[in-house]
Amino acid sequence: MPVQTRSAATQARIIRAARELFLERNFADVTMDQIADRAAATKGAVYHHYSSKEQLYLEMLHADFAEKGQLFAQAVEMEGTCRQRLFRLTSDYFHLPHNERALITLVRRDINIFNGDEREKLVRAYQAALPQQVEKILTDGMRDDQLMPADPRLLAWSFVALVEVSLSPHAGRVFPGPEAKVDHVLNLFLDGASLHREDLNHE
Amino acid sequence: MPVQTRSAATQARIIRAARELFLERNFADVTMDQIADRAAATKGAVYHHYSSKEQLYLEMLHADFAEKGQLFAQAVEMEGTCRQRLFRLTSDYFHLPHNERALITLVRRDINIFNGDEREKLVRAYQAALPQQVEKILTDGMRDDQLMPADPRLLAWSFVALVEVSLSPHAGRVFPGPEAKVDHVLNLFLDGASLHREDLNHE
DNA sequence: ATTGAAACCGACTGGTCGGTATGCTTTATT
DNA sequence: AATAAAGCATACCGACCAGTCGGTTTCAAT
Repeated sequence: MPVQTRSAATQARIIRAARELFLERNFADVTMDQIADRAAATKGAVYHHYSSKEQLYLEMLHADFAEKGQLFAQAVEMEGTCRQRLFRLTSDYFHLPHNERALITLVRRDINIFNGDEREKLVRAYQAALPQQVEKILTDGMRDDQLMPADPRLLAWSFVALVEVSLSPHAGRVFPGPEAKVDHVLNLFLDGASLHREDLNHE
Repeated sequence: MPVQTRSAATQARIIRAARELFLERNFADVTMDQIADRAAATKGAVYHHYSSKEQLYLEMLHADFAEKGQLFAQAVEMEGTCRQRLFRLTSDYFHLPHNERALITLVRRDINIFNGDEREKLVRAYQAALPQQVEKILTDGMRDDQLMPADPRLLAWSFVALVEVSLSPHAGRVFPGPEAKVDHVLNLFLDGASLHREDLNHE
């Protein structure tokens, strides 16, 4: 096996191990030895590729954000109504394998480990990957009179928050599949929870 | 100063210090020495009252949940429509001082430090303090045909999630005061973000 | 075959921090 | 005044873990 691809394979194993472990536990509760073990490598190898635990964690997240950002961008670039584009984005998200889906939610949990510069970079990358993409769709929706005028950033965060609620195990029990989840989130976000007059007419 | 009140005062200082610090940083990044320092006490005093760091943290949270639960219960017991009762609950919440408001959100961040028994107890206490109270209001709302039929627990979590979004600094900048925040959350949750036909008629 | 550089290994270190041992101080009781 | 007991202070211990460092292995290039 040539050096280059061996090195790349090791890095991939390390990143994969780090993903798994940081999803299971806090940043502080994961040790570099554990990561090395699960990656079938040694601490020496890990430190050869990543200069510190922090850097490994950041690199892992940034890589994931870039990947997810590209996925979601497809929904943003799509033609259609606000609802259709949000549907596409959310649907793409819910169809990801579980651990890929959960990774992007780690920012909220672990953001306070970092200070200053790295912290801001991380937040910016996260926002570019998800909330800002939602925001773009929402801004278009307001321009085209499909949405009520409101602060688009706040609305985007609200939407993301609703999506995250649907990641809970309880939501998994309530809904038969990803499609039902997407429908629920979109209906709640766009039309609200209250029973309106026209809802009654349909019955 | 009698022993009893002196002891109680020390415990109060310790809990207050713990609140502040655990809000600022992770569980792991707060040390018992820091807590003791900020409480103007020593580690010996802290360990005299609390048998471990974990127990101190849990005790702090449980005390807070009990307190908040009582506050929110007033809104639940109130007469009125679903909207009015949610308004009252949310309004009470937003009128709390900032650090009291944020405490209840720590569960999400730090829940994964604990295992098994303590973890479940913590989750149950949190849910009893906030989501279940919301759920009660929502269940009544569905019974009285004010809300669309849906899973009440999931809907309660969704509501809480929307409230938490409104705690962000950005939301603080967008809205002039707590009342505007409450209105925004209620409108979004009950009526959704989309522009309906009857919304246009009002203009 | 030799060389050099990158990849990798694993024992070790230095610092940190939760928890403890021990003793002094304050208050309540008799 | 004596005694007990709770409150509190200080020094210390031991486990744990991020990061280091001298080495060995792998592999491409000459």
